[in-house]
Amino acid sequence: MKLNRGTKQNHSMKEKILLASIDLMTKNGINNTSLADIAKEVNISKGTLYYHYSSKDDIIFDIADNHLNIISEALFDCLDRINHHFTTEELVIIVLKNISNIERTGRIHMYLLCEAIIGNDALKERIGLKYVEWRTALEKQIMEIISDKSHAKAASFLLISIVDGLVVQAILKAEKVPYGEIAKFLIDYSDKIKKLPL
Amino acid sequence: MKLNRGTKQNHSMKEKILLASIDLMTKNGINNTSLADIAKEVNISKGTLYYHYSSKDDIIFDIADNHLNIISEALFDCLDRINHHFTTEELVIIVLKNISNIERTGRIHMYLLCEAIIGNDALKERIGLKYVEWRTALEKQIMEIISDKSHAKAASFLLISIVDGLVVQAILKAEKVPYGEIAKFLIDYSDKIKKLPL
Amino acid sequence: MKLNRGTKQNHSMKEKILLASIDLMTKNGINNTSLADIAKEVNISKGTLYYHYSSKDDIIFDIADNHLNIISEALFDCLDRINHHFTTEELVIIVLKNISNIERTGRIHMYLLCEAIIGNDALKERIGLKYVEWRTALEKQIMEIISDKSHAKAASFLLISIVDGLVVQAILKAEKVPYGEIAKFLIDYSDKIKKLPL
Amino acid sequence: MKLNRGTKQNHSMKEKILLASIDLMTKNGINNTSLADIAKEVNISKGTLYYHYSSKDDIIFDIADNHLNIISEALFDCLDRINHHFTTEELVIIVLKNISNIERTGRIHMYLLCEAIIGNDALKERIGLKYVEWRTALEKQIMEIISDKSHAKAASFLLISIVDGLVVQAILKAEKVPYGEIAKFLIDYSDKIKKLPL
DNA sequence: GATGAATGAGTGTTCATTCAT
DNA sequence: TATGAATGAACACTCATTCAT
Repeated sequence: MKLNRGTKQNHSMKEKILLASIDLMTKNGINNTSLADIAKEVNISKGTLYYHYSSKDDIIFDIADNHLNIISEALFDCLDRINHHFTTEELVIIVLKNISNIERTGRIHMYLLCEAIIGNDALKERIGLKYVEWRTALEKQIMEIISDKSHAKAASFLLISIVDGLVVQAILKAEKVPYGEIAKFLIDYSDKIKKLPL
Repeated sequence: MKLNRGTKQNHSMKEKILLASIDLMTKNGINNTSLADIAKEVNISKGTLYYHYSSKDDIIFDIADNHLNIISEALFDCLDRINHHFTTEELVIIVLKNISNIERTGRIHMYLLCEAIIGNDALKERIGLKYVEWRTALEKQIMEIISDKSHAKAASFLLISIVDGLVVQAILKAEKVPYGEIAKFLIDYSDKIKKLPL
Repeated sequence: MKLNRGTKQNHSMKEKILLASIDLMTKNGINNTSLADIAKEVNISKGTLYYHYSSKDDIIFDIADNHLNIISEALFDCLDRINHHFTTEELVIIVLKNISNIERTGRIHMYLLCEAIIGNDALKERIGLKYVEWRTALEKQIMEIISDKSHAKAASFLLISIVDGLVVQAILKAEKVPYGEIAKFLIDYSDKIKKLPL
Repeated sequence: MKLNRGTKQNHSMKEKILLASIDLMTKNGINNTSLADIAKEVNISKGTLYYHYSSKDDIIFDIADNHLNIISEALFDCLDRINHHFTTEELVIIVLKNISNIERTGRIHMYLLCEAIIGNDALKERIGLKYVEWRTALEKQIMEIISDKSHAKAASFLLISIVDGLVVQAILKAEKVPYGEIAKFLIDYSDKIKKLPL
């Protein structure tokens, strides 16, 4: 009982730190979030923070883990639905729903990518593995839909790219991204392509 | 002649600083490149660096300018060729040629994006404007190729996204990006789409 | 008891820093005292200094606080004595006693004034408020001594001015300030003025 | 002729620099005015500035010279008038006229005092000498008015102090300095004192 | 578990001064 | 005369990390 509570409290404290970190880093970027900021947000001392996380990289890695899992879950959930009751309308809805919080998720995604690129090799590998996992899953799915199997790989690369690229444009906020039109375009042509004679 | 050389030398110092900055920041990221690093690379004092650039942001902005112009030029050059003597083979060659140095260009591109996102609003606006410019040019070009004009805008957004997204995957180096297959896929389907009855 | 000592030690470090800062700034001026100087004097790192004081302005403000309170205390103490057992001889003694360390106190006073004037508005306001407080107290006291009440305000302004002005001349050390004669002059005439028929 | 013009131009350039320096330092303080600021204000290069003044201290010294002479002139002018046609009304007018620009003059006066105190010994001596000169002149004048000659010295110290002290209070702007009342007070009592039997 | 105190290397930036041309 | 370029020491400030208690 006591252990349990102890464990729960630890979890809850580590969770608190994690959530605060995600919050601050999403807002201000990884580099612009100091451990002091995080400690203050959680109302603990920096010492305590170090008791739960042994370094800043540790926190970043945990954030990445959390983030990548969320994306994974969303993706596999999405693929699952396509498998069972695929309708173009549903797809549009799902995509739009996910895109609604793209700014929040997208920002941390970009920060993590940059962090990984700069020199955090462990993070880079972690993210890279996830990308491969996602693309492979997509390829498998596309294989079942598309008639020209030889194009499945290329298509999967393209799909991943499109999502990443749209995130960039969404964050830049230079012009409103027409998610609706884009979804329609994708659906339209994927339909046509499916029916194409090879 | 002498004056010219004098002028050239001045230019050359600012250029030296710019080139060194691009070099270091491409390698290590913007945040991980200190002005001391740059000064040392160019073999000048930090004071001299500040004589030519009044702040780190100034340097970053100049790098961005340089970078964005290079991309612009490449894009408009590409669109020009498509206009005049379009063949699918040529397109593939052009794309592959550009992609060959995608890692170098792409890295600085990502760093600039992150820098802009974190809080460098002047940079964000500058990049945003360029994105709009590029997308608009692409849309115009697509309009002339595609039969269903209503899809031109969505297609332009997608094209930009694809490039950005492929950059990410190229940099991550998790798996070899099959540029060849991707190009073939794009060409194939753009051909088919063009011939599609509406 | 232990807690007390712990608290005392914390206090003691901040106090050490404060005292060293007062010392150095009194000697060399505020602008010519760097945080590195202070840290070195206290034998701590600059980081530690920043742990206790969040900025140089913070230190300056604390010094000002300390200084203004010392002056306030001296002034009110002085006025108190006048109230209860006023003799001209006592006044002279008190004044001379206070003036004995005028150089030390006066220097930091001038530096703080300059700092305030240059642009430290928070400090300027703080000092300004103290001046009003002092002058008002003086005015009230003068009101009880002087026969022509309408002159109390002017007299209070003059008294404050005299002290500040004498500080300047004491610091300049151009010629020995004849405190004795000045005190006698003031006492003499204040006596005569008190007895004047209106 | 040529030399004359040449000399005139030099003078004019040095004067320009001096005026700009006074202007900037009065506004922002001596320490907060860089040579770059001054050069920019005069529209010359820092190199040219160094051609006319061999150091920042040189400029400061020149400013002090200028400032001290202005005060001297005003003081001796004032004493002259008192000598020849002394009326209390005139005195009030003269004082008030001088006090009207006390803020401008007073600021640079305080900055110079601080600069001198901090460690610019040449400046300190220069200012000190002027103070002695002023006080001596005042003492001589007071000697002719006051009946108790033994108080003349003390009175001269007090008068100088009052002016300096009022400047401080004027600059602090904590409360409006009642120059009118102060002048009236001084005149009133100086009249009474003059008539006092010894 | 938790904390306050301490650290030291590093950051971008300023500035009086020098000097060849 | 005048200047642009260069310098280097100094500056206030940040921050991830350590550790005794």
